[in-house]
Amino acid sequence: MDQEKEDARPYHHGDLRRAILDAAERRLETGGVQAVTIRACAREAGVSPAAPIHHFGSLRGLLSALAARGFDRLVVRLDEDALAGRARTPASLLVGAYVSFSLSAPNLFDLMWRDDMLDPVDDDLARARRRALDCLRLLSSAPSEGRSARVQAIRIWSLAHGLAMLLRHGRIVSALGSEEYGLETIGDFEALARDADFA
Amino acid sequence: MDQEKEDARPYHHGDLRRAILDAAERRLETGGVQAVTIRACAREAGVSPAAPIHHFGSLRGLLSALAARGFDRLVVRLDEDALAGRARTPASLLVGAYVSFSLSAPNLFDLMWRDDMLDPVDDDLARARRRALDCLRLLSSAPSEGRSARVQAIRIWSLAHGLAMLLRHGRIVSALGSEEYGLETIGDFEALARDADFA
DNA sequence: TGTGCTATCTTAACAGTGTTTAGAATACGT
DNA sequence: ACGTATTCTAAACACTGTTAAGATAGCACA
Repeated sequence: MDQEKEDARPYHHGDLRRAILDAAERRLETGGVQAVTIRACAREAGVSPAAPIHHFGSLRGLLSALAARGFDRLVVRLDEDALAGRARTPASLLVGAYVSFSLSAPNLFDLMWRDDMLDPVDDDLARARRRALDCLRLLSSAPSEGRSARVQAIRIWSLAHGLAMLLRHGRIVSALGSEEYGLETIGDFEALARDADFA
Repeated sequence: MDQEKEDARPYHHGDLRRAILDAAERRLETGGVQAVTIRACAREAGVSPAAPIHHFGSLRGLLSALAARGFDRLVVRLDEDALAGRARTPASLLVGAYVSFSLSAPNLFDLMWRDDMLDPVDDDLARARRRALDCLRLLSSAPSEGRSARVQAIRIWSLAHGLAMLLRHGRIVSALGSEEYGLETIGDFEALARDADFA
């Protein structure tokens, strides 16, 4: 009750950029990307419809900032899993973290790859994305006997990306007709990644 | 010059559904999914803004019909490649056809997986999607020694899906810093699929 | 041939969107 | 204390999807 409807709201918000970004993320996770509109976020923050534009330039800018946040969080997740020693091989760590991230913040994960909604020349987004992709490359191109590191990296990343996408959209349960396939079966991720690592 | 601006256009279009769908696909491939709007398609077909709604119910319905067309085409592509004997193993055929489809109709491929824009209870879409996924399952769960067909199918499909997505959005060239990685290097797809098939 | 009936399309309107413009209110450095 | 720059408001414009009411044409059936 301290940012929604306080009477005598000051003319200057204080930290509007953060407030808009938080409102946008809340709306993203509950209502999908369609629900994050400039006007709705402005309403939620108690400002006029044109106020957010001053901070983000456009809706594209707002979504790009959101996506950058997503890439930052993915890096955090990868680091955490690595420090916790949560996987046997770099590849299985990548797949596990990737998939668990996509399931814990599904709409944000989607947005991160929706190029048509993002600003291709947003510096913050480009920086965050590059950091994350460097991290992925490091994990996926771990030494593997008798195979080009490039092909190896492509295979691991593709496997992680496809698995995350298909799981997140429920394609695997519905298409393969298997029983549930949630986060608890992380042993299977290990198996998938280990196989990919082995080849 | 026979459907855009003929003077004395008849009150009834003749085959408006098809005309709208074609206009929508044209706009999808050239301008992305953002460019396919009911009003724009109606303009292109020379009818009033409300006319398409009678055939598709809503924009969701139009996009769903478009996505259904996409799944149908994917099946055709898979069949063609299979009949032409264009790959050594079922898995490499799946990966090759999947990737080449995603690169030949990138925006349509994207739309097929944009659940938030599609009607979850559209019968035609559900039917087309099921046919395509049955086809994928058949190819991806080919016999493989000492491994569950289910895990095998998940691995192949994930690899194909992720590779198609990452290539289609230019992530692999930009992230892995390798030289170009276009359709002509289909030999590498074979290698990727063969490895996955082997495990 | 004529007569309903139904499908198809138009016109007009409504609510909601992103974005721009001009200007008001506040903060802040000097 | 003053002037400037930042931040926000208010109003408007051009879009969008969608609906309601009505006009038009095709079609089955007499």
